[in-house]
Order: sequence, then C-alpha cells, then structure tokens
Amino acid sequence: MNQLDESLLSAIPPFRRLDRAQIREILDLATPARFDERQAIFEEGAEASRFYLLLDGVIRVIRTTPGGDQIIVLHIAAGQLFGIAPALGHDTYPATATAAGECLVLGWPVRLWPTFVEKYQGFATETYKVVGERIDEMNNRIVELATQAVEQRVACALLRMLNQTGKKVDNGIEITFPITRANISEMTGTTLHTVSRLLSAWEKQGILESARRHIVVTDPHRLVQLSTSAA
Amino acid sequence: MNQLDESLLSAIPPFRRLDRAQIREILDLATPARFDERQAIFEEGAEASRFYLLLDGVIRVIRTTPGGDQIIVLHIAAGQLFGIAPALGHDTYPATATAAGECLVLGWPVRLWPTFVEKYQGFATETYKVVGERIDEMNNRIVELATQAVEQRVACALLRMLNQTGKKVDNGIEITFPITRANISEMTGTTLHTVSRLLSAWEKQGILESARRHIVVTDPHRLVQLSTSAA
DNA sequence: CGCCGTCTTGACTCGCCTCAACCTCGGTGG
DNA sequence: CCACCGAGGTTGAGGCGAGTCAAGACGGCG
Repeated sequence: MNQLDESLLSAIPPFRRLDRAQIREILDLATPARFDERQAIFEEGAEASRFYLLLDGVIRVIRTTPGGDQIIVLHIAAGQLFGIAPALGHDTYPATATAAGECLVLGWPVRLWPTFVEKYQGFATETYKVVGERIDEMNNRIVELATQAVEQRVACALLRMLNQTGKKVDNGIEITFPITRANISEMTGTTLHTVSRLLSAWEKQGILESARRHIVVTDPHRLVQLSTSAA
Repeated sequence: MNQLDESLLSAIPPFRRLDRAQIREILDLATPARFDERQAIFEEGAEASRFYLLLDGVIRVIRTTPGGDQIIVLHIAAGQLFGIAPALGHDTYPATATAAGECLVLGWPVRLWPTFVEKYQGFATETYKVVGERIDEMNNRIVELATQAVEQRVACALLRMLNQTGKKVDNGIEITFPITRANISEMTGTTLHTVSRLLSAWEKQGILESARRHIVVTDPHRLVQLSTSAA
C-alpha cells in the first residue's frame, strides 16, 4: 500500500479540525482508487458497503427512471464526501455515481462511519453541513424545474457547474470536465435538441464557446441575466 | 405551563429509545403552540431560533421565487420533526412553514440541539433517518418534474399525500387537510387551470370525489396507473 | 345581500418535444 | 494512410400539451 500524504485531508472540512495523528489514522484505513471517465463507483440500489471522499475529478450522480431515461441529480466536486448513505439511515445507495472525468477517490467501509462520527471532533457537524448544502441545491432545482422555462433552467445548470468546478481561463470560465449536450438535457429535464439550439444561439451571441464535450463561458454575467429574467 | 403527557413522545422515532424520565425532561423544556390554518410557524430566511415537532396536523413547506410564485416543497405529517436547520449547519430557515390545517407543535430553542444529540441515545440517528427520507422524496420529485408529464405529476402528488396523511373513509381514502387546486398546482409546477381540468376528468371517471378544498380518492389503484404510464 | 375565494370551462397561442436528415470529429483497423 | 463507423452535434419542419386569456358559476362568510 502506498503511503498517502496527510495534506490530502487537512484542508477538507470534515477533517479540518483534526490533528496530524488522527489524519494519519484515517488515511491508513482508506482504500484509494482511480476511476476512468464513465466508470461507476457504485450503483443505485446496491448495498451501501463503503463511503467515499473525492480527492480529484468530478462525480456525476445519476438516477434512472422505470421508463428508462436517466437524469443527473447533481455533480460532486473534489473535496466532498459522497456515498454517505449510512449517515442518513440508508443501507443501499439511492443513486448511481459515475466518474464525469478521471477521478481519484478514497473509500472506507461503512462500519467505520459510527467510529468516525464519535471519535473525530467536528466530523459529524461538518458532514451534515455538506448534506444541508446538497438539500439546498436540490430545493433550488425543484423550484427551478417547477417554475422556470427551459432556457433559464439550462442557464442555471451551466452556472451551477461553473460555481462548483469552474476554472478561470484567459477568455472566460471553463467547465473542467467533459460534458455533452445530452448530459445537460439530463440535468434540466429537456432534450438534447433544445440544449443544442440554445448553446448554438448563445455561442452566436458571444456568451460562450464550445467544442465537443467542452464548454467555456465567456460572459457569465449575461448568463446570470438569462437565468433570472424571462426576457 | 400546562403539563404535557409523556405518551405524546414515546412513540415517535427520535424519542422512541428514551426512558420516561428523559422524555419528561424533554417535555419540560418544550413550548407547545397551536397554529391556525394558513398561519406561519416560521418564515424563509428568518433566523433559525427554534426547532419543532409536529404533534398534530399537517405542515406545508413553501418557498417563494424572486419572481413571486410560490411552490410547495413538501408536506410534513404528524410525528415528524421540522425546522431542523441547526442539524444541517444552517442558521436561517431555508423555507417557510405554514399550517395546512390546524396544527399542534412543540418547539425547543436551537441551543438545545447539541444537547439533545449528545445526551439522548438514538436521537441523532433517528433524526438523520428522517432527513434521509426527505432527501429521497426530494430526489423523486426532481426526477418526476424532469421526466413526467403534468398528468402523471399531479397523480403522484395526490398519491404522496394519500400515503403521508391519507385516512380511510367508507368510499375511499381522504386527504385529511384542506387543499385547493392552486395548492396542487404549486406542488406540481403547473397551473390551477390544468389541475382543475384533470380533477374534473378524474371525477367523471370515478377515480375521486372532490368538494371545495377537499378530496377523497375512491380508486387509488387507477391513480397509480395514471402516475406511472403515459397512457 | 354582496363580496371574495374557489372552481370550472372554452378558445387561443406558443414553447418545446418529436421526427428526421445530415454533418463533424476522433478513433480503429486493415 | 485512408476508409469506416459511432458518438456527438446541428438544424429544419410540424404537431401537441399545457399555459394564457377570458368569462362566469358556485358557495361561504361578514
């Protein structure tokens, strides 16, 4: 087993209040793993055997309807815990987690969860703060889906990704992981055709630039306008 | 202060594992309150000063968009904790809670939250289980809003209310609190006109009976069919 | 009795989905 | 090196679901 460096965890909220020795303990219990794009970390409905920390990359959380269409529930950015079903009294995963791009994760067996909560100061509190943020995000999406038109929803989806994983580049802000029109349609409850039309239009207006599976937003401010006003 | 009976709490999950003396302690710290229909228990954005247990009635959780339209995030049935912002690292309430019908609640100051979690065996675990269930429900609604047509969404909304607070009556299952067409439209992201048309049609087909602000579903099975299939 | 909140119903409109055809890129194998 | 192929993307035409506009009925409450 290759030795993991303590600095990996020391800046991450759930572990921030821990000392070096504690972090060492935790790291020694972890199993690191690499996942390629599109690889699943765990599947919806499977027994929740491990919980994870995303060290690098982006995780795409997906649910599949009985009817067969997929929808993207949320994206998870580096530094966040995921697959924390045990924290919420679940014994199976409620959704599928796949690597949106190449990912580096640490995993622990669920049986360690109670120990972590009990033993490590602030772990529970910080974790539930993250849960709270996810709930907020879900709430916002519900409101969005219920009240806004497709154009605004797509704008919101882009902005959300920019905020969570956007990286500044010379001509704007870039979405750091591969993303297709179809993906965006699965996030917004629309079709890839409509998304394609919208992005084409926005590209003509100079709001963004896109190559295949790759988007750079050059005028985020404009996108914010689009996301809020119906005009 | 009128003395509250211990049996109020002994059957409710977060308190189930506690003994009589502990429940007594908790009750003595609680402030009981009654709310009339449409009265707000707390408002979105307000400082989260208390958390609550719903003893009787139904709570309607509402969010208001910048654009001014309201959407109903979820309903809370008797026996559930709500306003548990502190558990999720919030210091303001993320939504408004109003009484869907007459309600009886117990309230505690948030500063007691950490004490409850620490002192009472199983309180935290059971509470987070409830949080997990709410997350599931929200997830389902997201999928629903993103993939299903209006008719199916309305059917789902009705079924959800039946499951949570439905009461058997001689000719079917009744929704136990006052509910308008407009309310249903706020739950499903549609208009009261469309809801009205759907309910009229269903009433003609013998699936339900409705008076003003009052619905009895006479053929739940049929409603399940409608909620799943596009036909 | 008159008002207001609730509900109904019709007619029209339009946003977005569906259907369909085609293009472009990037990888793979002969 | 090129031919092929599949995934990803674009764009047009047409239709329908559901929103909007409009008018009114019903019932309860002050």
